[in-house]
Amino acid sequence: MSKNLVIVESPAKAKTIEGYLGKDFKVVSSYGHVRDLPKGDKAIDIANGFRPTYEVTADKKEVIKNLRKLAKEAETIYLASDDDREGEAISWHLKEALKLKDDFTKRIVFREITKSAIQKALENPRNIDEDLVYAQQARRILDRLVGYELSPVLWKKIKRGLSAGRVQSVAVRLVVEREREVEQFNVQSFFKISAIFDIDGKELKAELPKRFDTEAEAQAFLESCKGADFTIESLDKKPGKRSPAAPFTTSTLQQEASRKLSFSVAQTMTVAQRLYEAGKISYMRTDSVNLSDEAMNGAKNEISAAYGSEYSHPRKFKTKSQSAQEAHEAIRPTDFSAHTAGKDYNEKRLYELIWKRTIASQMADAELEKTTVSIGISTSNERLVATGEVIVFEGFLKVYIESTDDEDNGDEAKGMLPPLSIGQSLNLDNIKARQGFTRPPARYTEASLVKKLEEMGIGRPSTYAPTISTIQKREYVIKENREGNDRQYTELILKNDNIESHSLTEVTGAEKSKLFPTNIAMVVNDFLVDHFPNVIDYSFTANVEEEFDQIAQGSQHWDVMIQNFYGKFHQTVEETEQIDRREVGASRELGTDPETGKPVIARLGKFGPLVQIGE
DNA sequence: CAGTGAGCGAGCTTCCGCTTGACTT
Repeated sequence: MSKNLVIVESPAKAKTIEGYLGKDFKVVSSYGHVRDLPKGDKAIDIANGFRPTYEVTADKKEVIKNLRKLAKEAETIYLASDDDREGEAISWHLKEALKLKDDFTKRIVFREITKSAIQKALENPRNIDEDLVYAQQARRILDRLVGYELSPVLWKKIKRGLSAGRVQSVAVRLVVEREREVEQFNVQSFFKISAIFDIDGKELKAELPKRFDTEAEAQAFLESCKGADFTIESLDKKPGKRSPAAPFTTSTLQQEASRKLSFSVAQTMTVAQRLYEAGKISYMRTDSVNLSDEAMNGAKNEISAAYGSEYSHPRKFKTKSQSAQEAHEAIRPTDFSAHTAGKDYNEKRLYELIWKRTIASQMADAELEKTTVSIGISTSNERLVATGEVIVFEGFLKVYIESTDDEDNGDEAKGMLPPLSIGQSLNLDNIKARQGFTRPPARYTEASLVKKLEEMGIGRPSTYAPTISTIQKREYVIKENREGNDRQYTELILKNDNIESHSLTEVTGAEKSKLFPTNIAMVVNDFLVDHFPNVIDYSFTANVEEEFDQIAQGSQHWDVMIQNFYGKFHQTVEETEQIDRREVGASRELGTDPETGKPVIARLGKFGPLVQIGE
């Protein structure tokens, strides 16, 4: 019989911690939240200060039964759920559901799963922070009120089965508005000049920093270069450096796995979960970029052993996110000496990504030498510019290069320049003026939408993947590939004092695994923007988060905060009753019925699209 | 008389955040 019972949220964590503690401790898991508001409308007593009724969730009945039995046998119970708002609420719900007595119940917190951190936590127990629990309650009740009052409005006025909520509706709004930006984008053509010089058989590529708006201007520039002398006017060498990115959080892992491994966000989480359960990586739902001292040491030792100590550079990263709660470490390998881990191909690839990213974050900067060459044109005041980049010391680039969202490779890999000197006269091979086109903002991928949501402080690491699934399941958004269209462009080439014009073809607008809004998403979004601009506002979450913080600090009552929001919100919900559902959404006249002469109208009915004759 | 369709009523849909594992495809 163990004297002490420790309850954490995750079973894998429980197993690890039990290994750190002696046989006087039994460590078990609650499997996350154990109680929640029931589904019906009895969950919140709106008339009585929004008093909530909680129930043990169906899938947690068995868990609570077991925990109750273990709690009875223990002398002291340590509630060790995560050190954040939700974790505090879990501890409180456990205390209530297990009917734990204050005298035997202690609340402990730690933000890394290391022996020293756990022991320190056990030496510094505290009580449950009631204000923090109230803040969570406010969050939960607000989400329920918004979701369960808004969704039925959509059923009545648009279509059954639809949903709306603080997080998902903003996600849909982003996709809808981006699509409209793309549709309305005004494509502009321009001409970009690049020159190639022959330096003793080696190529030197230079570009004109300015672009021409018209073919005539580009043509005129090329004309002016006929017979010109090209001379190096200046050579500017500057040292530069690049620093590694921070270790992975949930959202950055999802982004990199999407770009480098083509994983969906859900797939990334499933594979990471398996690595976590196998003890290969730390917890995968986190917003923290922090590494424990123990991890930093492990990385340092591994880097020194594998690459040499000059490659080691321990660093602590700070989160840029306002909304981060940082209850865990960053996502990292548990054992840095394991360069590979995982049972199948995908696990191995994801682990390798995590290993490299974490190791790189603790490595030295890469040192570069950047050279800028300015090339004068005897017949013009314009100057061509060539740039080169030489890596003097690889540093972290030895193991990891972060990718970017830009599909446009932009400037090609800058390499080493051939030996050059000031005053040197250059031998022109050709100058090209290539027509280019401005591009609309990129449509979202699953991962870039997650990134955007995180930047706006909307959603949490545990909900990013489910949110992305929900908006697809509701058919607000579809992920798909689209084929591009052919587009003509013009290229002018000056070679041997002769200008040739070519008309060429490129593919434009091709999309791969991008998020597109459906018609229903447009209708729902416009309806919500029209009638509930406050709730669907991009800063709504940030605003209510500020109030949750005040509740957590004890400077605001949770029920007052909810009342302030709900009064006006509920009134708006009632006002929508008056709206004629035919006014909402995309009804369209198709023509007139030849028999009756009545108009034929396509519109959205309760069960989907329909066509009707007459009003 | 069989089949169609209007009209009615009952029951259902839905949120976010914390965890896995039990399901099906």
